Amino acid sequence: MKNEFISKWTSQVKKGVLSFIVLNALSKKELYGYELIEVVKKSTAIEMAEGTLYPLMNRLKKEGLTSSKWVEQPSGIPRKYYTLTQEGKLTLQQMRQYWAALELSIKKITENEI
Amino acid sequence: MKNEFISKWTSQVKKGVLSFIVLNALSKKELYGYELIEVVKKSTAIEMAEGTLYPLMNRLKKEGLTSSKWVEQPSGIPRKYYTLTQEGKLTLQQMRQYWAALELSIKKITENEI
DNA sequence: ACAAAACACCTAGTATTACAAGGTATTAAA
DNA sequence: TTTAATACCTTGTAATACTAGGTGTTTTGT
Repeated sequence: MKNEFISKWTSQVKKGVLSFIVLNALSKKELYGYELIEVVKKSTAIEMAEGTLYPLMNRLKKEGLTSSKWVEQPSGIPRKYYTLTQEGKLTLQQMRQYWAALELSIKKITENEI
Repeated sequence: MKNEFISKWTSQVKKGVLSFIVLNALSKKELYGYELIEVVKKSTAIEMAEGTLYPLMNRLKKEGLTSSKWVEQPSGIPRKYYTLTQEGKLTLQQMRQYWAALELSIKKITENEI
């Protein structure tokens, strides 16, 4: 199988979607980076590479949508936990509105035919 | 208003989504470029710039998902009509499957909280 | 005891694509 | 007669997912 076009396409679809997914995940509880990848993989069947996540988390923080704190572990490497800021929550609400409209649009244009 | 982050985000979300929308539109009937912009604007409330559409149509054709033909007009500039190829139809079906899964994933991760 | 896998963070470089801002040319409306 | 609408196009820029690397610790398997 493995349609070359499709795999490029799914990668493009993820642009933007991943930040939406991450913010949604963080709206439920604070998470650290590595954990986020696991959560996304398990609850959405979407693969997110580490090389995607960490730069993304830096952007979200720089934009003021999240804040982070280091948490030492009794054993092992310290974890960097992320939380939604107030601005992050507001932005997430706007994103959800846009997404709902987009879903509807695509539902409409998808119906019938092929 | 005008959240800077949101407008950048919506632009990113469109990457990939626009090709999906265009292929869906073409699955109903053949259309020419300028018409596609109108159709998308009217039926989905999604803005697509000309500078986005024409390069996109070239990519889709190069990938073998569409074919095109020039149609002279009784008056005015000739129109370039696009049609889905067989491969285009197959690819579109795969895209629809992926999209359905994505919708579900996001629905799941969106539910509750903020 | 030792190797491999899993955990947990990170960066640099590449490919892709939406968009802004331009361009050409024709026809209809003001 | 000048503006808007129709219809095609291109160039350059910004943003982001991914590949492929890197560091170091802890747990699991043999």
